[in-house]
Amino acid sequence: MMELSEQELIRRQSLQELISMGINPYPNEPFDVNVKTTQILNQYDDEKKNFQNVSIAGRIMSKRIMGSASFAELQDEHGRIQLYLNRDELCPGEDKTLYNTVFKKLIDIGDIVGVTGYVFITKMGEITIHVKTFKLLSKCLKPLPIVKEKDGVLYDAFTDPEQRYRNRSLDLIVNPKNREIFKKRTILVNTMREFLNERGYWEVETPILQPIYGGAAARPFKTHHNALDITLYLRIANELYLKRLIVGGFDGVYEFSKDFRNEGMDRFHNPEFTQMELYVAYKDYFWMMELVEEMVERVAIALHGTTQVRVGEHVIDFKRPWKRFTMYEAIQHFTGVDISNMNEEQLRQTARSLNVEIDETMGKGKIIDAIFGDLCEPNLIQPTFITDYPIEMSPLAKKHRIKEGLVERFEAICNGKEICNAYTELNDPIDQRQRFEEQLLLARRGDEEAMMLDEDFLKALEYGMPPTAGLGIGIDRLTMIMTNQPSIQEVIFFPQMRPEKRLVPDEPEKFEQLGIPAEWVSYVQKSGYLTIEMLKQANPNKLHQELCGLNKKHKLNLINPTLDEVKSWVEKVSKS
RNA sequence: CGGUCCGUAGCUCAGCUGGUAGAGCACGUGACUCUUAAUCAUGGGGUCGAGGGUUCGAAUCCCUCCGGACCGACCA
Repeated sequence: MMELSEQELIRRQSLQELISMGINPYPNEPFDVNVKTTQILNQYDDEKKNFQNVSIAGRIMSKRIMGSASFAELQDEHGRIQLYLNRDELCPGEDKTLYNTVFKKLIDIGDIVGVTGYVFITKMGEITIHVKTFKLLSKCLKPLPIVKEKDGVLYDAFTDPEQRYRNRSLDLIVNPKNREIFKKRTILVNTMREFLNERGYWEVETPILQPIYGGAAARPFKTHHNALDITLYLRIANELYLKRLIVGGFDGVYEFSKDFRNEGMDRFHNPEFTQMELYVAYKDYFWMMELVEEMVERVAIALHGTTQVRVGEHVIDFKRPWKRFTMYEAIQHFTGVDISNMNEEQLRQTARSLNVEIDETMGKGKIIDAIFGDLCEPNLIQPTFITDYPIEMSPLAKKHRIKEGLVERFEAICNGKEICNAYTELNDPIDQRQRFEEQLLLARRGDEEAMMLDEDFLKALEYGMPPTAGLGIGIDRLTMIMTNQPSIQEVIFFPQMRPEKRLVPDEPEKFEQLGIPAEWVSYVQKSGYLTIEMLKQANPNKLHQELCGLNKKHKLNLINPTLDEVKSWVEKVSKS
């Protein structure tokens, strides 16, 4: 049990007082809510005198007490509304306890209450609920950070990212705007799902635990299944399973999936993240580009009512059609160099002359990708399709129908970052086997991200997969763009964090066994020796002085332990 | 993994070239029947992230560690 702060102790006392008054701080019965804050704020009409019988619940976010009248603010999911409470109206008889004691003293900021009353407008012009009854629905035992606002400026805002991510509930309470980001994320997903369902594609589920991971170039998380005694991996993509379903006769399947990659974390990467993968039979990547444009445009409209979205300092317009470049065209456009007919050595020289960092292990494909990634991608702000990638980087994509050495692949780049990746899928099982074997060679050369050969997947392809277009779209990154957030942690409720190191104090009994008087134990711990293990290293002189100091400072009126007694505690713990 | 910066009360932060830990909000007590960052009076609250070093004396200077932010490297 962590030591409670003064304010937490006071709240627990209030809790006890409420209970002793016969008020259940955590009642079971439902509370009927017949209106939301925003409905009142948007629709109240002082002439019509509507909302004269409201019942509403939420969290108390501020209190302004003026003797026998008070104002408070109630926050529900949608917004905040002011409450007005009047002592003599709330307590018409002699007994003013409900107002004087329960509301003024025992209801704290953060408590969840239900109120009934009628709506009016104060002299200052604010729409307010005149409270006739109120009921405590849940007591809040921790003090909330108090965020104040005037003229749109926040004061004392709770903004520290670490605390906000580690304590997301609190973040969402005191920064209600952050709830809107996550609501937008849900709307984004719902919009995509509706779009895909309308077209008759099937939402399916495929394994997260996979004996062979594949479908992307990444390092996996590894785990173990006890009953089967085998290694399993958390999926890095679901491509290979969804394609098996296309082989099985589904013409269109998609999955919103959590994928896992055991790699670095930064503002664009979380170890677990969400992708939507879609596979449609009898289509190719040109067709898929049109689907992506249409779907993302629709998401933008669903979220903003327009195709134009402000992202950082840019306004990004998702209106169809998007610009298209082949990768070679993009490189020529941004560097002025035509690399389309270069061999590996020429590419290497080009990269050096453009100041792109490359190393000797890089093949043709990786060099081209490095040039593109360094010099083109960051400049692509408006949504742009980049097509026709080098074959070396795309072992699951079909060879280009015309251009040698390329595959039919595109990525959509937006705000300098990839938002999706798609191919005309490779359905030739002989070619696919060769590509896997090339990956095995890379793996042997030390490429930790090279793909594993998946015999079961190849077997499925050998039964015949129809020509298929496939798409993977990063939901987190799309949400970042659509909600104008600079960091992935802002669009994931509970981003991965390094666990907080927390020392668990030992039980008081353990200290008492050393001969430490019970009344002194908490002060020994307060002096910094939370566990008896820590006491082993203690300097008895220092501890003795600290304890006597605490006794004096807090006027504890305890009998100071002698120095010899303190020494004996430390000796005893050292022997144990 | 490298560079820069940060960690002080429940929250937001100040604390200079080392010298008795500060403010606002929040909290306690009192006043106040239309306030709204309510106001007025008054009071309590701190292992100054952890450990070590220098010093008569460290929140402050030095070292190590922990946690975090930003930038870069690596990575889809």
